Amino acid sequence: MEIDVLKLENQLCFPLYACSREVVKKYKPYLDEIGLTYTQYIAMMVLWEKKTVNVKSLGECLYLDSGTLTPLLKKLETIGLVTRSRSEKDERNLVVSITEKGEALKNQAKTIPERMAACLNLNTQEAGTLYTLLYKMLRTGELS
Amino acid sequence: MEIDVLKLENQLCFPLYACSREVVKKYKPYLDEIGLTYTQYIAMMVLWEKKTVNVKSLGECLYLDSGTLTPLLKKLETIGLVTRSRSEKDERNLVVSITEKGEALKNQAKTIPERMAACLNLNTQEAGTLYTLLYKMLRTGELS
DNA sequence: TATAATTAAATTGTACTCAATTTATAATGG
DNA sequence: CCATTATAAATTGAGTACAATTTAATTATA
Repeated sequence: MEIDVLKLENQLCFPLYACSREVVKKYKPYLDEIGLTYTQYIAMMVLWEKKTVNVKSLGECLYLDSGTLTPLLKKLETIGLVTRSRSEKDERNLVVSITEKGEALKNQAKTIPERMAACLNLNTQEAGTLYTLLYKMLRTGELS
Repeated sequence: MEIDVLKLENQLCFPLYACSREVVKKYKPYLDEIGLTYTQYIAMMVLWEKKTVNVKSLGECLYLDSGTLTPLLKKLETIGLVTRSRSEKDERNLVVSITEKGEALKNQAKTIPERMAACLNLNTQEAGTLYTLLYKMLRTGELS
């Protein structure tokens, strides 16, 4: 009796894919409070940390390309959270910088991680194991 | 010196989200061989197993709703892998059934899981741990 | 130094993803 | 039986994702 390698429950990728979407969905009520989508939120995280970043670097941080980031950053600019301008040193680079309003949003966002963690129902050790395994996959992915 | 809870590297959700997309991207060359997208592929997995399923059940299996599944199933019907028809017992239900061509595709797909696993660079034990943790998150998600 | 090659964003087109609404059908209670 | 309620898909609209191409600017090289 051979196991069916094409059964959904025998896949590792599927719970990864489903879990990722379910967790992003869980963020929605919290992110609605500050008017961001999940992708906009993680882009803001990079900007809260770095203040200024070009599209390429941001894409490397988030594993996203300009096709996703260009419209997203235009939206964040419209909302007033970032500014977008070409680098003077190299006009090919678009420099994204956080505004005061963008900085201020961090205060409203700071309770989100804790409230989200409370939803996940993994203990600290399990969360740590998951974190380590996911980053191992991500990093080895970069090699191939 | 307090840790910054809004730093990208301190999030658990982010590697989950990034990893999921990276793994789906890794499938692409294999799925191109059989002409499916990743979402179409996991929908076909359910059909390879169940032969027939309505949209609601399929959505529960895949954690997707009709907004995603309706156009996807129409596409699979166009390709000739499934048929779509209303249930005679309850016209609200749309019954999706696999065709012979859909069944035949399973033979071409059966080498994919093994080739994918070789890309992931997790050993059996790590993969098992990851699988267990992800399903734990998915299941507890259903409670809340 | 022209030209070729490279690089960074933007654009284009296809396909999800999901919240919210609409439409059609079925079940239920008065 | 009829109005209400519930359920299942489909539709709509906003926002990703990403491959592939295009545009513009820079760098490398013949």
